[in-house]
Amino acid sequence: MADELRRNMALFPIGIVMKLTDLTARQIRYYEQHELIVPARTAGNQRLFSFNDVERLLEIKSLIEKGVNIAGIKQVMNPVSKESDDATLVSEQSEVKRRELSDQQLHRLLKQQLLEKRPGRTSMIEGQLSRFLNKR
DNA sequence: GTTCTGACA
DNA sequence: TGTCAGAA
Repeated sequence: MADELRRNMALFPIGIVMKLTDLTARQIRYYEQHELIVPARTAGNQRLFSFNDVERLLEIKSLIEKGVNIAGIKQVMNPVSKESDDATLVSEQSEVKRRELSDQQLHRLLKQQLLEKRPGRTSMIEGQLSRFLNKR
């Protein structure tokens, strides 16, 4: 339990998170706009990320690299909704279940996106998709 | 020095 | 996504 609290405790500014995740500030803020993450804020409106946020970002990064777009990630990742990840209000933390993607889910998602119109990017996705279908 | 928001090549 | 501006 105490571990949960520490995990959701906002600690580092975006600069640290950038190094930890290899994402640019632009991307991190962009993902926040799309509600993929909900970092806490300091009095000065600075973002403060928790370990949970960082893990979340790594998840997102992983999916992005697999060719999944924001919409797809939203479908796969658990809704952030509740103010569950601020360091201030740590009342009844929801069970952060294991949200590891099965290849089946990923394939379905990629296939779905392949069907959506998207000139230019299709070829790249096909390549990555075929890598999944075969290797890995 | 860092980060924030909004906007545009 | 990168990057610049103008303000905290």
